[in-house]
Amino acid sequence: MDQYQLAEIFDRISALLEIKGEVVYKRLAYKRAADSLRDLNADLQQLHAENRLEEIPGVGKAIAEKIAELLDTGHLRFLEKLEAEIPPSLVELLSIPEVGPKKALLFYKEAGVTSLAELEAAAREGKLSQLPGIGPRTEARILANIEAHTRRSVRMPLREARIAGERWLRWLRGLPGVQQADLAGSIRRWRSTIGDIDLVAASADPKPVMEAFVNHPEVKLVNDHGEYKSSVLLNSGISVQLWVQPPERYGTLLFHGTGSKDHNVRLRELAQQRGLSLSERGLVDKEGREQLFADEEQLYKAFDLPWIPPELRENRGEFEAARNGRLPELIRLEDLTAELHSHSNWSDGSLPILKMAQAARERGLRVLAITDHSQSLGVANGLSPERLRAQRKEIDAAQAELGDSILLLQGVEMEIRADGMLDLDDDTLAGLDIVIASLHVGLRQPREEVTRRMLTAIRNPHVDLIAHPSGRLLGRRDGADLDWDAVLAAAKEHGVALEINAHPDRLDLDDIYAHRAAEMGIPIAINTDAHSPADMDLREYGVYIARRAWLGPAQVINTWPAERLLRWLRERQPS
DNA sequence: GCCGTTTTCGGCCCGACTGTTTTCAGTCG
Repeated sequence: MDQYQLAEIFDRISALLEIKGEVVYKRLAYKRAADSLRDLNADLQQLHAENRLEEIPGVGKAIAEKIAELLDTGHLRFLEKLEAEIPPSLVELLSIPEVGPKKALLFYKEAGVTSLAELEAAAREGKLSQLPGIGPRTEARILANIEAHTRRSVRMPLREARIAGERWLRWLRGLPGVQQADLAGSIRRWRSTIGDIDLVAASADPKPVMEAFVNHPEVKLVNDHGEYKSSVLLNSGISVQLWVQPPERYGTLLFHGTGSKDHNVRLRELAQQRGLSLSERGLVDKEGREQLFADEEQLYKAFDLPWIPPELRENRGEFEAARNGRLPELIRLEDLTAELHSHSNWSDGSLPILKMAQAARERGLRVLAITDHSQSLGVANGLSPERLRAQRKEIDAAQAELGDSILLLQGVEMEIRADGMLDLDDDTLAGLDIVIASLHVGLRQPREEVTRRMLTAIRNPHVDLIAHPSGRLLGRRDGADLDWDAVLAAAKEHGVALEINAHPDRLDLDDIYAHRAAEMGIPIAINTDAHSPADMDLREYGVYIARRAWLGPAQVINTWPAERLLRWLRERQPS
């Protein structure tokens, strides 16, 4: 059982305790422990063996004992008892907006509801509105929320949300009286999936802005409509939320709207320690005197902190780093000078090699690796050893045409086959400039099996890079159930780079694993997996995932000058 | 349940909005 599985168990305990009506701080303690386990950068088994579990932040005696029990036995009696009391399926009710722990428990106790399907049935039969404190309006809203939830059960991909969000932002900025407006929330933090679109605006007179917002023609349903905050559901099924405050309060508002929640809580705790109270409206002392902030820099400065980039605001140590002057120098788009994973029309790419190279050059890249699929991926017209040898001639010809404006590398994206074998022989691999290995098939295999396949690839001396390691497709397909401890350890041992695939459908490695990998000293690549020139413009998404992983340019091999990159590739070759 | 340059006990983030109420609980971000 690894740290992520443990984190999920403690999240579940937290949700069950919440429904059970335990004092709120007890369930918060379990949630903090879960977050902390997820961010842990140490060997859990070793901590346990050395009796040092309580050194994990948010883990005290009681939770340490539970971690130990789970590590030793794979079970937790405490959880089993809890689940006997509260049906575990009740937790899914909490995913419906407007249904929190109190209502979930009420529906269970008074209407016998134990699952989402039963809640929907009860709402349709009008049973909910007969319960105390629940009226017909609440019942109707719950039903509408369940229907919306089943239509769009997954979070939106970041790119879709950004495109929609930017359109709204342009509209908002065009309204009379709006002096400033920004995308906030998880879009501003570049999370890979987005729940809803959060907007903030500065206006001396919020009311007409709110009126315009809730009356926008795309609005299907108004959920909230207040003076400072409104939220709506669009015809497209997307939720949009808008906060407005006067310009002199815009700094605290933008901070508040950006989150994350845990980050905001930390700053409010810091305020409290100083006898102050922080909200989206400002900073207030005990006598009620207000201090206002028009921008975020000033707000952080009031706490003797440098401005913290939104991508880092996840309460994963950014406050400690900021306090000690140790915030990372984050990578930027212009630092990327190489694309090391791309496809031509030799396999499933759209264009010939020369055209792809010209497109890369136009985008300021200095190195492009052509890495078409290998033979077993028939649907993508994967390359055999013979076709790879033939492709080399075309790459040489393109290089001659391009001169030294951009360096072309011949590589391959080799299948890690479902049977555990690699798709090309070592002699063929030795003839290539760069070898990428990746999983496309057999992603649903059991953990041991799929991990073993991945380790075979990492241990092959010709393999330089693992592309989109988990194989996930956001919102469509979960990644493989890899043993990440083993994968990261092997990548470290063999000096194999791991990719942050920049394609918005993948964003894989995710920021959590990329952060762990980089901390271990594993080289990271940011590639778009371009099948066309337009794909190369998606590099930004990879860069922001890297920023969320606290990466600087030095840790990313695509920023290295060509000579250094070539030396790294050469030195990885077995002599 | 956790935690301590105010504390080993008594705290633990804050305000907006809604619905069902007659002064507030629940939910959300």
